[in-house]
Amino acid sequence: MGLQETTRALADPIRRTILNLLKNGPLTAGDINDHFDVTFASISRHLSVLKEADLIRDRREGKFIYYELNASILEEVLLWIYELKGEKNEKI
Amino acid sequence: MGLQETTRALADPIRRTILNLLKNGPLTAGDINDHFDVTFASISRHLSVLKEADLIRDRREGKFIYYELNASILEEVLLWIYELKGEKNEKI
DNA sequence: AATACAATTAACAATTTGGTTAAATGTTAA
DNA sequence: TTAACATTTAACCAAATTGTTAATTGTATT
Repeated sequence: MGLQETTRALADPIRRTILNLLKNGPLTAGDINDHFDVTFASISRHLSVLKEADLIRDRREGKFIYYELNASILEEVLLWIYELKGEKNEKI
Repeated sequence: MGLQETTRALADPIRRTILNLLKNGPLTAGDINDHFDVTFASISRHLSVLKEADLIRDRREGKFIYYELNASILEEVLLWIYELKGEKNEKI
């Protein structure tokens, strides 16, 4: 966890799309997979990169594992950008 | 130029540090290089990645090439994050 | 217990990235 | 025009990333 993990996680189009999908609520790995043209295994690894960055969290529910967005992690990126821009943190 | 180039450029600690250095005003490639423990060639390539993303701009002045921050490019990242967080763009 | 389903992990190939040294380019000054 | 300086580009290597298929784990159902 930290800026490095977060920025790395954001630097891939599939992972950014996954985050956008999760914006509307939790999805299973299978649901997420349906949106892409790569294998299930590949998506599973993207999910683990996002999980390492704590950008998503998972909980098992029976046979399914649900993933949900943890957007609060992005605050650190926002702060970094604000500082770079020399702005006060009007937004928390 | 675009979200992909920007996020990729931000996903490296040396490149993020370079941006922070440029926050205080333009610097030559040599000035920038002095802050790191890698070769000049390596820094030069980091600079070209940042330039591809249009996060920095360069202008030659005699023997020197000055680099300066173009933080406006980060607006796109901010918007993306705001949308992900489901917030209105209170900040432009 | 056996089967089926959801998802992850392992093992491997291909690509990308980040570093190095050496050669090349552009500019100034002798 | 030659030499010196600032920086980039080329060629190459090692490590990391991304994708694939095959094997494995965890859960539910029969």
